[in-house]
Amino acid sequence: MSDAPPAKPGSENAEPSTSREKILEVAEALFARRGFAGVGLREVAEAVGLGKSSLFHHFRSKTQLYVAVLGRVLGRIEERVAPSFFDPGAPRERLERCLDALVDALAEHPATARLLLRGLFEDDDFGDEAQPELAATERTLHALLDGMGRLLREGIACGAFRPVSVPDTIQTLIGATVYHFASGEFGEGLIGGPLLSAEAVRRRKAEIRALLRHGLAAPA
Amino acid sequence: MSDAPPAKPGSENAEPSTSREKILEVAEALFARRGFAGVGLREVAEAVGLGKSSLFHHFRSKTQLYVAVLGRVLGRIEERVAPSFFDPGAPRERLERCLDALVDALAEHPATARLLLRGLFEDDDFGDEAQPELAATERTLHALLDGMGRLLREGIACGAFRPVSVPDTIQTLIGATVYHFASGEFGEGLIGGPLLSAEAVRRRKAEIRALLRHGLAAPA
DNA sequence: CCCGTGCCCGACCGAACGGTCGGACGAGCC
DNA sequence: GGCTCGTCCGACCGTTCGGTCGGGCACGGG
Repeated sequence: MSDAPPAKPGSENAEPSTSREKILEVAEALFARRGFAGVGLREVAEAVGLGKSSLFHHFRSKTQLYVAVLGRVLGRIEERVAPSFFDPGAPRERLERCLDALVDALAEHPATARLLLRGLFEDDDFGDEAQPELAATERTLHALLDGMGRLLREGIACGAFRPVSVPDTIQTLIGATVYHFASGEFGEGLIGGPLLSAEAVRRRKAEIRALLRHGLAAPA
Repeated sequence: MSDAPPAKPGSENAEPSTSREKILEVAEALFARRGFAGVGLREVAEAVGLGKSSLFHHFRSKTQLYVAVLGRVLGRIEERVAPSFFDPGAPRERLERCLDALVDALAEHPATARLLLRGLFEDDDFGDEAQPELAATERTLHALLDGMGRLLREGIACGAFRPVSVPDTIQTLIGATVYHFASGEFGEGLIGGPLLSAEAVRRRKAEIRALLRHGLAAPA
């Protein structure tokens, strides 16, 4: 019963070595596809190659496993996006860099966007069980939203952006990024190809850039 | 075992009269909140005020109930949105009308957007059980998407819109509408108030209009 | 009057659920 | 050899799952 990553030194996760990481990897894919209630621990264990009981050695309960997966996903996103909040440069440039980073993070793993979307709009109340872990995840989320909001307000203040409603714009941007990469088979049928190919990712970045330049920029 | 609405004459659904409609109403709300796997039939029956077995008199199985709910929701949306496809007027005007209608349809019931979003990005494979009903729903969906796509292409052809990627733009618009109204507590926390209030709906319409006028319109 | 029909119910089924428990097995340390 | 400790497992628990079954009850037509 460790429930906290064992320091994990310099090693990047080229492939999951420890059982704990393998469980997280598998659970991430499954939860993304079918949601918290739609995944059985039996299935997770089988996919990892362990007995079901062994899962409880690494995670106290199913909900603990879920919040661990959620936290890991959000952590990966913050790791990529947050740096661009404090970069030098004009607000528009920084906002573009930050959204590019977000898209990269979402495109990295196919499960990321779906999991994040589920975490956003689904409210399965985990009755005060995983309080601290969930609180940490929410703090990370708010840090990301605050950073984006600050960037937008700054751009408006210095005249680079139109005086739009900041929360509404953030919602639109989330829709254009998170929803898009979460749309799965439907999205692939719509654009007529894989969502995560290098070309499709490039196209989405261009789309978002255009959205910013034409839809957000103040008229010259 | 009817499984098809009993004609339902002129009566509008001011309140659900028949048991079947009550079941659909309740199931819609529950499925929207917790997803297909997260809702038990026992819970549905209890909320309706019936025994669990009685549900099976009106619907052959849980998945049949789910696709019925999905079809009803999508039907309501098409009912509102489709007319504006064939309206007279310039493409931009018609697109704005059609998106307004979509927003109205999503704002009408709190569950609509969530259910639709789930239907879009969730792929719980209902193993060839509810084939015909699901196919009809997908046909409705494609009709809506085609109508929107035609409107966009038309606008581009006549020079009203920039030569954007039509599928990508549709994805962005879905994100700006369906995702926004599905975002629930998170969205309310972000914009700092209820999502479905008349004022919030008006604001969202304005946001989308601005998105079109600034982000999509061809430069004069 | 009786019988068919629509609607509903309680009791029940096998399967799957999340979770517990006692112990097996190997690596390291004395 | 004996010891602990981390990891893993099979068997098992109570509960809930979707779904079935037989029958009860009201009603309308012969």
